[in-house]
Amino acid sequence: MPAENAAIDHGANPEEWTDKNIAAMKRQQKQIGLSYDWTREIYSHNPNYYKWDQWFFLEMLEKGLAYRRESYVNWCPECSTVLANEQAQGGRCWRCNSIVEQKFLSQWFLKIREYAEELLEGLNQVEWPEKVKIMQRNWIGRSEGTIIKFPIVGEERTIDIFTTRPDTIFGVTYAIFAIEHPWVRQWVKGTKYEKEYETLYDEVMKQDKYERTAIDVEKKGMFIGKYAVNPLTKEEVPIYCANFIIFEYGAGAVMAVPAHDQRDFEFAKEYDLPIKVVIQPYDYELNVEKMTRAYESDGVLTNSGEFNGMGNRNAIDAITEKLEELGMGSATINYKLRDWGISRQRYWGCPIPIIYCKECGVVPVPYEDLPVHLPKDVQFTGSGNPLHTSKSFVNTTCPKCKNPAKRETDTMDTFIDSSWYFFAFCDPPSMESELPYSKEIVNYWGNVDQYIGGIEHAVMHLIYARFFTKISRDLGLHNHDEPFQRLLTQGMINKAHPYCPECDRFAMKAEMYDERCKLCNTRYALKSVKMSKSYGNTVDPNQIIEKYGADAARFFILFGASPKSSLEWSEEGVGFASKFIKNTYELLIDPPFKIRKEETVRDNLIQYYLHKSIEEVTTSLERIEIRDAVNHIIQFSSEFKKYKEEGVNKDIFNECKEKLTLLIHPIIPHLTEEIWAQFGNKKYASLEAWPKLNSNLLTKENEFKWNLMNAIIEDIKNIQNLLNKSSLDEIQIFIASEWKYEFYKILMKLLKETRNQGVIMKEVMKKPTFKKHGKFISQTVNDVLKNIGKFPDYWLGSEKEFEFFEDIKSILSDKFDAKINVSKEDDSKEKKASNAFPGRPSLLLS
RNA sequence: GCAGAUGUGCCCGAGUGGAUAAGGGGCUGGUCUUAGGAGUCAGUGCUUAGUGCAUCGUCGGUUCAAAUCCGACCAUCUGUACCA
Repeated sequence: MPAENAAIDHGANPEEWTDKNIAAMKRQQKQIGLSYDWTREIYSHNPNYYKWDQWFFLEMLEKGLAYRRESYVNWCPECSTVLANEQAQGGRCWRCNSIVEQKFLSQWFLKIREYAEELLEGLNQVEWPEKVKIMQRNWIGRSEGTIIKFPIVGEERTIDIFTTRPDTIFGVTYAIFAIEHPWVRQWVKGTKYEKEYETLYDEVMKQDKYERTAIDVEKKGMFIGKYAVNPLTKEEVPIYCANFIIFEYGAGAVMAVPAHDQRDFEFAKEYDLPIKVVIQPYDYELNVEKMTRAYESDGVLTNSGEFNGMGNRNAIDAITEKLEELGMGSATINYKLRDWGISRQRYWGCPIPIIYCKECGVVPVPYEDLPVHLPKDVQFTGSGNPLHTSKSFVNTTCPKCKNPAKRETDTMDTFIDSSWYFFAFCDPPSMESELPYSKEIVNYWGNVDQYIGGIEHAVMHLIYARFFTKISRDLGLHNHDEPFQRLLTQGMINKAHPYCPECDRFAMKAEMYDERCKLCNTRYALKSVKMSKSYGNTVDPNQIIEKYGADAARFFILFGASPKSSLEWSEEGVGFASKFIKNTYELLIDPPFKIRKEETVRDNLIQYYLHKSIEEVTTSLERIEIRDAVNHIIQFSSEFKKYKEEGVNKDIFNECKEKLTLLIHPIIPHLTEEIWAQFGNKKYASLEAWPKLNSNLLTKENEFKWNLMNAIIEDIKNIQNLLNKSSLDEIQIFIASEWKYEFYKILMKLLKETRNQGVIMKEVMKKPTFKKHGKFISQTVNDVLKNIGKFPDYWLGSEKEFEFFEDIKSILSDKFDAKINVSKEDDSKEKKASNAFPGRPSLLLS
């Protein structure tokens, strides 16, 4: 539709417009380094593709899965054109501001309902987010109920109403038809009700479809002079029509039980209709006069003839059986899912291969005449379907009787194109072949292992594609039951956009730079809304690519994006992307100042952190948590930089820089290829194996040491800050006394058995050497119990902790430019020293 | 209306029972520089020799312990069948 709008608005040729946009997007995707296999590129507007849309349609027509019936569309009387829902925001036409009406047109439908049960069942075979499965289940909306036939007084036919509450059938006091139900118009024609009906009809047809069913919208209806017969009581009940019944749901009519349905109750009060209680609650008695709302819960049947005294749950089955005996109803399953209307009164799409002949009626185009080409000689006037303006297209001959005939001018919903494209990618379609794609190839590649799409597709596209997969399987095209095995629904990208609070609508693309709403002249406010072509609030990454380069744009998008959650677009931080890339280049290419031969604890630690980062980046990428992966890379880069400045061991430094290069390669591919070549590699980085994880390095000891070093640095910084000292002379580190380690060990062991402070104290104090430390111990036990998780169940011994600090002495002294003195608590007379604890030495700064 | 989701510091955002609420941006300051930029170090709720307190939309509950679990409410976003 954007292509067609461009044609109407700027006289562009939709085909050129589309090709131009594809070319631009393709260039951009290549620039940013997306690795698509372009040999498999397909275009849905290429006749070799849409030929197969038409083929699918004919196959479905043959199998009775495609049919034609009347359905309504949004209609602008001024432009005499069909409007999409989004072009009819607030019930007004987006071009001319006229009030949008509902108009009935004969349209083509696909029987997706035939597959409702399988579509429901198939959800158990796929690994999809639970929320999407829930949305699809609700969309399909399976409900078990009963069809009840209500004869119409004075007519042969019956209205077959679906209800989940046949137990309330004795309480039916009227019936309601959808106002647009074709029978209603027939009935009122030429009667005293006709005028009132037409007025109401016009009014309702201007209401939004879902606005009509909203609970707080005024319920409007009228008696239409007809009666229906309750098949069990033989009572005649009046038939009303009303705005809150929708023709397309169920039979387009309902039986009304005001005593036990809130909506029916309100309507009955409004129009003064009788209310009949047929279910009595277990613990009190309903009184019709005093009821202020419907009783919708369970109870015992009353006023229900032979079913009196029965619990209403059991009565559901009993009454259904009775109706079956009488031939007046049956148990059934109803789905909210509606058949898929595929007709679009637009030019830019795939023509529906149908010919209308005066003699032969509706005639499908023979397979050998496919494709029906979309003609080029059309005019875009903005009024009606442009296809009508192509005489060469519309006028044809009937394939059966060869007399002049007319072509169907509706085109197909573009969701058809996207319902099988994933199979077309496996084997790109061609004009010559017998079938849309080869079974062997699609069976080999399919189904799609991992599908990624916006959450806005959760129901429509993702159900249509599943439906098509089942259809094409049944046509013998492949063996897959489901198109997409795993699904990731990315969040929407939202952006603030002009919004008129008065009309409750967003500015369309053409008005987005206006200050005031063109309908009511209210000043636009800003409100967040998803990015979309029709609003024109999309972002063109070109500007970013041009200013910062393709790698920076890619990095920025990947770091900013958290695929599963939605995102408010902002370009803040794009500068960081380019800075980071520049710094990374220097980090990897510039040689270190100081190279050591010997291997120190510092080298071990950075190696530990490297492998920990490999692990984290790898798992994050596997889970498609790209932002987390980038984050871990940034964190490692920053640690690696510190390491490099402190002086390095050559081998370990080289390991780090090579593995880091490969880790960022997917994020900034172009630059890392350059770096990789500068390292002297002959092979592309993209062809290298992913860095291997050495899990032997990921020990608890290494983790503990890594954290300990960082904690000590943090602590020293904190204290230095508090002291407000710009420089330090000496840092004294005191390691806790031997007995504290022993105590900690006992305490941790006890904690696994009990959390009772008394018991713990008693146990601990059994050791005589602890007696003199009683106060410290009882305080510590209290602390630990208050916050158990704060204390690790891993610790070094007193000696090892001492050695560790001796080892990192030089790092600390370089970092703080101070003398470092490591000693044991027992060997010091400083008061501070006694604060030392296993894993947390005390510090004295001067 | 119905259905699905979300709400974390100035901003983006990680975090589903215990670790200082990760990381980044922005802002402020130090340092380097003739200057700017870039780099770098630090600060960015209150308090404080490394502690303690407060805080994760709001209110209430469960728990030794809650951003995390439960309940209610509020706000925002998406879909609602012709935008794709």
